[in-house]
Amino acid sequence: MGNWTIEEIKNFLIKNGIRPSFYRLKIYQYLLNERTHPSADEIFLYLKKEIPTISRATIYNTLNLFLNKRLVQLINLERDEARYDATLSWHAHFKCLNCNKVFDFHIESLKLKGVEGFQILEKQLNLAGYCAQCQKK
Amino acid sequence: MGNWTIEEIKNFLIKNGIRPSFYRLKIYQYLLNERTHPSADEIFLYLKKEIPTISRATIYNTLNLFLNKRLVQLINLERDEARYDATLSWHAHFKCLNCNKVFDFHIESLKLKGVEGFQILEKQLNLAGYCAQCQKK
DNA sequence: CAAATAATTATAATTATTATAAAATTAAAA
DNA sequence: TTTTAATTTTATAATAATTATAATTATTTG
Ligand SMILES: [Mn+2]
Ligand SMILES: [Mn+2]
Ligand SMILES: [Zn+2]
Ligand SMILES: [Zn+2]
Repeated sequence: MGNWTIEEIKNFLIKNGIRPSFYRLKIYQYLLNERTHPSADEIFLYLKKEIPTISRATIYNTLNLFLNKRLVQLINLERDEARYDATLSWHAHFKCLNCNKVFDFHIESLKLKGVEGFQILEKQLNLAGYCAQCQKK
Repeated sequence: MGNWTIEEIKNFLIKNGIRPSFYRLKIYQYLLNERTHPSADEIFLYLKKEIPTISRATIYNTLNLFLNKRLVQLINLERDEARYDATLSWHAHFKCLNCNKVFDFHIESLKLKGVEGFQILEKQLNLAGYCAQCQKK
């Protein structure tokens, strides 16, 4: 249920200095429309259904390109695989240890001590536990 | 310059249901005394100097044992390797992208929205950027 | 169109971590 | 103490995410 048309995504990529190849459009569209914070492999398996010839290397190449151009952010929720988020705003991620879904939380405020002199370029707040649904069991 | 004696560490492990083998003592002592948030490999290479017969598997086994018994916390700062911290309190970690050192920050306050109904069991706040030293270049 | 450039693929390489089974050590029983 | 059982450690292989490489395909440019 994306609100972006393919044409809009195309222009957006061009505006960010990325040539809008078919695969890049597809991958960015998936990140925009399915807001599930997918891993590289989830994207690969999803696109494979439509485009059986697609290669994992393309997914990794494209995600790294998007990261460098700051179109997506990397989420370090799990040790075994990276997740990606097309929402760039500063928000927290919660992973349910039962259903494995990833939820977004809005951060109202955060106060740190001792950061004077440090140049903070990246921030990530990662949480884990059990979501409301999974607790009813 | 640890303030814990080997005897104290021994008793601490026993109190936590861990048999205080030589290697376990050494590994926990390293985590306590060198507060550098080491990776498994850093611990391995350090102990190897003293005990050349030590195996990487022992390091991983022991760290996982410590994690299960909640003696250390895992820090997910980097995608390529896990770091470990014998300080269990809730605090943030900052990694300098230049010198690669990891710094602790005290968290004065944090307010999240929309967490009602969620059971939060784990929290991690990870930062990256340039430390004060490295900025003077 | 032809040449140059860029994107994609298939495949191999890398590397942190886990699994497995044998050997060594320690604890418990006799 | 000797024997036996349980635990720990080691060496090695397996796993799996990611990156590197080189060949192929597609696109752009003159
Ligand atoms: Mn998100
Ligand atoms: Mn710390
Ligand atoms: Zn859940
Ligand atoms: Zn630094």
